[in-house]
Amino acid sequence: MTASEGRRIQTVLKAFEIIEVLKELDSAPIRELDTHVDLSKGSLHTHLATLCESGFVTQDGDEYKLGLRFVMMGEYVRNHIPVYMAAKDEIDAFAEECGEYAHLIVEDDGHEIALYESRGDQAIATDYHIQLREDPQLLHNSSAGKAILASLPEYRVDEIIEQKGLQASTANTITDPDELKRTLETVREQGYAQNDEEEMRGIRAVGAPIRGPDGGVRGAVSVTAPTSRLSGDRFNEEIPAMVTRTANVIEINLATKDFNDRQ
Amino acid sequence: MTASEGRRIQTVLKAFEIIEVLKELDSAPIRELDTHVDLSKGSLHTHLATLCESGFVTQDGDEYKLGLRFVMMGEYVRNHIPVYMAAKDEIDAFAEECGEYAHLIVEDDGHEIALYESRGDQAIATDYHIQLREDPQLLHNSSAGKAILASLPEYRVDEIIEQKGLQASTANTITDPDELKRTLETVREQGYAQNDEEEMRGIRAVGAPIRGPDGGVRGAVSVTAPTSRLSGDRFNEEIPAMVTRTANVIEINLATKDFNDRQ
DNA sequence: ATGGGCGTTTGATATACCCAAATATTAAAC
DNA sequence: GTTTAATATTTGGGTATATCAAACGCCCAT
Repeated sequence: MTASEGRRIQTVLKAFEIIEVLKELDSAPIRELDTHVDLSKGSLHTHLATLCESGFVTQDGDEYKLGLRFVMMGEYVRNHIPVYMAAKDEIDAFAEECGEYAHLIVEDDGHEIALYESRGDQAIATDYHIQLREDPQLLHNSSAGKAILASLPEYRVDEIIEQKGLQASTANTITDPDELKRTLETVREQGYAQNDEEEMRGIRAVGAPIRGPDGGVRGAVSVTAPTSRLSGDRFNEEIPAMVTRTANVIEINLATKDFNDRQ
Repeated sequence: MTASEGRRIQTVLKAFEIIEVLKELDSAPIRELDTHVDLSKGSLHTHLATLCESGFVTQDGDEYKLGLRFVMMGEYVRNHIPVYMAAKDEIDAFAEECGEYAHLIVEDDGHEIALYESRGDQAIATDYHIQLREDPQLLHNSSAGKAILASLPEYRVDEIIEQKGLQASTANTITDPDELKRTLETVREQGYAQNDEEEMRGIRAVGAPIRGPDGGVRGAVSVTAPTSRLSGDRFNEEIPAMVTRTANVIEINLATKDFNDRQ
């Protein structure tokens, strides 16, 4: 299962490497890319011409940067994920109801990916939210991630722990496999997961899993807010009830939409 | 300027061709891709292994489909476009105020691309909106597109007309270059553009250009609604005033944020 | 004017992509 | 449980082509 065997297309990997470098640098002329990629200036130019023609890169003067094609492709991919279509409106309603950030999270290769985000009127934008949307994070230190892990078969959890590790983000992060598994057991009993400043200091969260008609987990909903606004009954009763209710509504949407899609 | 000269990396183009086919088919096993791409089954397999390893494609049983990496990349690209960051919240507020769909549109190679969309509570989802987000449309038959065209130097307008043509979408679509140019003149005088069922029957829209600190156009805001809800004074006075006001606020954000970004 | 820096083009060569065939794997049929 | 068919995956060898290095041309600064 660990994709590592077999051949790869070197040239395509090179192209993706250029894309990755362009992502790191935001924007760069050829002479700068030349110092980051092991390719001659001439070859780089041919690569960039190819990427530009395909719309994945755009040229602005002599600066190259990632193109809008990625936005379109991303939108396309997202619109074809059933759980996104089923969850979008509910997440909006939920964020408005509780006034905080609400997220739709899905798992991909042991990482968590923010598929959608809605901001309640009390929520304040932080770099944390941007980072969440742009880079895959690990599952063990977020409420949504733990909600997903708790719904995955045990062998998958072991696989993920072994492959990705349990890196600490704050002093509260769970880094011991056994402790994590005990926590996941609690999550299964409660039906929701909490994150008490385990990913970022001063930030708490509550998340609940979204299951498909077949019982398999499709993602998770979560609310994120400063600890000052997420404590006491609100952290332990009120918000957990709202999160699980929202997750349940999404599950119903998913079941009925699933039915419709088969036409 | 018409990128066509010079060499291209054939192998990378092949990889993008596979991605495009995967987009058309939604999801397909190798045997099906084999009938759509001029490549042997074996080579296809190596290509797909490469794409999977990079996260742009995921394998689900023996079906391949586009991967979540596109979502992350799209989000990244979008978050690094100044006009998006300057407009997002304003579009949300605007959609809520008028109750209809509000869009942020930018131009890319003569096409219009929906960078952001916000839905007011009266707005009803249609396939039109999904299509708008997933596929680049032409500029001449939408309000935002005409607002952008009206703000572009004339030689660019001529270029775009020549390259892309003025394809008719409905009976109301402007297909005559001279008529289009007269309309653009009106748009410049008014400061906003209207779309009277020119893109889709039963749908009207109003759009206004967003200009950067240097005077160049960075995109456009638009509202889209059924003709029944967009007529009379609302179509000719009320909404145009709101759209241009929103565009102006975004322009101010853009100017100040631009200043901040330079640190 | 002139020089240097940098993007772009070009020709030759070796790399690695591609095809075809062989092997492994899966699923179904009897 | 065995056989068969259909498909995925691997492998080796020929050849297209991605790569490099060098030359060209452009723009700006001095």
